[in-house]
Amino acid sequence: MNELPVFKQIYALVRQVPPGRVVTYGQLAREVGGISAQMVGFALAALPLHPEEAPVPWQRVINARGRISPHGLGIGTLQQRVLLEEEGIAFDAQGRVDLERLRWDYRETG
DNA sequence: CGGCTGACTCTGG
DNA sequence: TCCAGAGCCAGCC
Repeated sequence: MNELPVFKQIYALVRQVPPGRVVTYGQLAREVGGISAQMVGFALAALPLHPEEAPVPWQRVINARGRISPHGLGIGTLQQRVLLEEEGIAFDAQGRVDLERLRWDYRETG
């Protein structure tokens, strides 16, 4: 799985996250290995620039504090929350999700 | 090959 | 909890 470009490896991992579950940037970074959490963020930021890529559930990637990271203009940020809520993910008053409960562990099924 | 651009995380105060 | 600083590196001109 390491012959693919780093960004593609990241996309492949994000696609494995089932609906209603989330993962963090740092988690993905450690899963790929040898890259920083920020690389994951950059990879997702580049997603719209790769329309040929298979659909990636980018909304399931949040930061280490269990919150949605602010994207450039803030529009995508709200959309992300809506998409997650449609999957059944709940946000508390501080806009955080229960990471302990909803974090997807790649060892669960692969 | 050089410069620019970013969806992060951790630590300390 | 919020803020600043440091470390981080792949793509695309």
